[in-house]
Amino acid sequence: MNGNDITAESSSLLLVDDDATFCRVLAQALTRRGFAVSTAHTSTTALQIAQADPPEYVVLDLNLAGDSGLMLIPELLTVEPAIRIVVLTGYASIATAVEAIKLGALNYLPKPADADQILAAFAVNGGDPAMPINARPLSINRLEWEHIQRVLHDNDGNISATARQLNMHRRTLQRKLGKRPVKG
Amino acid sequence: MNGNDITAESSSLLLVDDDATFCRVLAQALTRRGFAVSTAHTSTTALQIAQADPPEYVVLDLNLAGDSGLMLIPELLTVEPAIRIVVLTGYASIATAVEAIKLGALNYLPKPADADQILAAFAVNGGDPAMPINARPLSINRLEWEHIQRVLHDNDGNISATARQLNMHRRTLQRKLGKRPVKG
DNA sequence: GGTGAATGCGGCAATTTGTCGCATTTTCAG
DNA sequence: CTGAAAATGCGACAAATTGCCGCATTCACC
Repeated sequence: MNGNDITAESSSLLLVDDDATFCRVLAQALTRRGFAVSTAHTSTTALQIAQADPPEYVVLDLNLAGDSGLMLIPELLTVEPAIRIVVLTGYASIATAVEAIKLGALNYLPKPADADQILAAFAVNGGDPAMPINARPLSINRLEWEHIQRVLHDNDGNISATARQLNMHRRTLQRKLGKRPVKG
Repeated sequence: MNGNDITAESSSLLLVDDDATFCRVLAQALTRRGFAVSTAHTSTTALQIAQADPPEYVVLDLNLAGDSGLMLIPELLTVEPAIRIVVLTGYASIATAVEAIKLGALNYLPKPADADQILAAFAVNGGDPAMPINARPLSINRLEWEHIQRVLHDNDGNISATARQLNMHRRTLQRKLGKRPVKG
């Protein structure tokens, strides 16, 4: 096993997710692994907790409001640069992944991810570039999803503008966004 | 003229891609935009070029044969830390995107991406008093078309295998290939 | 306040995809 | 050479998606 180089004993971990149920389940799983877990459902409470007592680790869900979740990363790091943050999201996209890492996140995981995967994400060492390249092309639907996310981000979340730019109907874009991210 | 904050005049750019055709076309497009473009089809030649005369910008394709082109990023940055690298790949994945950024890439783009998008990727928060980039994203249909062509090529024109890989129905792929005009 | 843009739907008709089936070709090992 | 497996092209029809209307809110800005 190898493990995890994280000594869980008494390590503090802040879990930020607006989904109460998901939050509770994951918190339980992490607690069982020896972490002192605190939770927050909003950016503001997360920040307050961090300021009061900076945790060693943060699991940050981006589903809060897209962009606002990302902005929490530099804010947390301002409070305490040593905080190790992994981003976890049900709407993973390359665009937000790139953003998150640039903002200082340690890693970025698409949901669903179990507690072990999350801990493994914290455990990444200084880049091991020997990481295998995923030699499988994206599915059409996945590619479309990624592209939409990127353009939407470029347009600051403006759906109408994005639809125009993508030369597709706003209604269609709305419907696509309403659906779950496609598997690929 | 308009607004790319990248002053193309006499900026040196190294394009690393093993696909000679793609490389030539993109090099031409970039040259037309005022860059002094050099190209490399392998990691070793890329490194040699960089060592001889470090470029300001690098466009790095990850589809290089053999070991992942990911490792080239730190190697290039060792030669000259000021090099601005964007990664471009037809096999985009969140995992490699995260790795690429952590290794020091400035941005990460899934293929297909046109010259304007690539330049826009260089322009991100680059400390320059930048202006909004005038890059228009590909339409959904165009993106799909490009991607299909790519994967089809990788599969030596095998429609069945391509459809499987793209997670779409063979019949649908046939029909898509049957019609030509894809506006972009 | 007023105005224009954006948003979030519902509801259809038009178009596209999914899914079968089947008759050839191609590919390839024995 | 020969048979089996895979690939291809295509028709047909149901299922799903998209284009395109409209309309009631909400938002941003002057």
